Amino acid sequence: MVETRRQQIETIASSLFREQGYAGTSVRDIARGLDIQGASLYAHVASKEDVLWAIVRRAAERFEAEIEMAERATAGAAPVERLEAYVRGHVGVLTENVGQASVFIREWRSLSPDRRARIGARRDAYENRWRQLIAEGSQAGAFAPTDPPLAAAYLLTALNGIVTWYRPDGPLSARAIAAEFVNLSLRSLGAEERP
Amino acid sequence: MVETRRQQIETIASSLFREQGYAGTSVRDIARGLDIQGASLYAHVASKEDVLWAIVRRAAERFEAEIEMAERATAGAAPVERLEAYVRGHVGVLTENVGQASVFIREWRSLSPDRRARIGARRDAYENRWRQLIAEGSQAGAFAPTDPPLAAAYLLTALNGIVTWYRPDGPLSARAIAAEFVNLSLRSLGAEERP
DNA sequence: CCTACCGATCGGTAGG
DNA sequence: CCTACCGATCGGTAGG
Repeated sequence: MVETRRQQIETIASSLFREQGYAGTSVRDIARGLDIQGASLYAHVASKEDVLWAIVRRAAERFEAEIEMAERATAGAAPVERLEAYVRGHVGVLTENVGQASVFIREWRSLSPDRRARIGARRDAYENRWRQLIAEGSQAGAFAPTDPPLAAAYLLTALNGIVTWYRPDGPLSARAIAAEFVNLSLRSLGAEERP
Repeated sequence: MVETRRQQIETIASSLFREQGYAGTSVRDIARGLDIQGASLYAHVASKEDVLWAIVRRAAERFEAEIEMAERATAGAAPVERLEAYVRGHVGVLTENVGQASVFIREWRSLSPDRRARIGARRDAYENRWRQLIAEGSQAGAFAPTDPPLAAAYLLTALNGIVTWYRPDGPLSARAIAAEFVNLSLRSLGAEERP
């Protein structure tokens, strides 16, 4: 697959931001990864923050698309199955593009106030869907009684931790990780093991 | 309690590093919090990194002391009780000094290579104790069968997530958070609810 | 703890 | 995409 220059920039910036943070990465660091001069980067992007913004937006879109798919695929199903779909989708987004996902999770605070607010609202909406599902499952008796906001925070950060250690060429496949994390997630909510 | 100037520096730096990251915080930012000139900070510290190093070391000591206490308090007890002590200790360190704990968890990568390696070894040793306990509990049948390294990573990042949203003056007390997170943790490992 | 200052690097622009 | 350059800020030092 041919990557446009713009895509290359975002890919390299993602991994640099993941490793060194946004503030710890200079425009020249990014340019070096493309074998061009620092100032030449501005032929392709308007600012350093625009690169961060593009990465964060793309990641947000992927999380949202994935949870929409999970919703549609398990509409009317039992809470346990719906949660499994949520977890698989979330872990899938995490592992398919760790750099991008990691930046979304950890570096969105570096955005300008208005952009930070906009992405914050989308993050809240996403997390609310998890709270909602947990609340429903809890009320239906499929999950143990729990505080939905707290349980959602617990669950999502547990999953998000994957970005701190996951490597695509590591010993554990994304499938194996997803399988184990589905079990851990279901148990966390007191759901019975799947058959 | 009277804080020495040095302690004030670490306290202010902790909260700034937590909010803006180490790279995103300047020496002048820290000095401003003390109402002194940027250069005057160097009457108290050798370098910016020394401040980070001091914070990280102190946090590491607290986590280590707390798990030692948990070990002693529950020596010979059932895995469920031991895990509960681990979780309470960990959450206690997190909430008692969120700034310091947050910097320990999220900013240790900004240390120089040798210091990063040293703190990395201590983090590994700490995580190993969790793995060990999970493995023992799993073998004894007190916990559901699981991959101890993966389960430990899941659990610890779930707990660590607390530093991203906890505020001492927030609506949830540290006690209440600890209680709920103990439940979530025990359930995550498939332990039966405590009576 | 201050003033005065240092070289290096930062994000970014002008003009090709 | 390059060269040449900008003002601002960075971590840090000298000398009081």
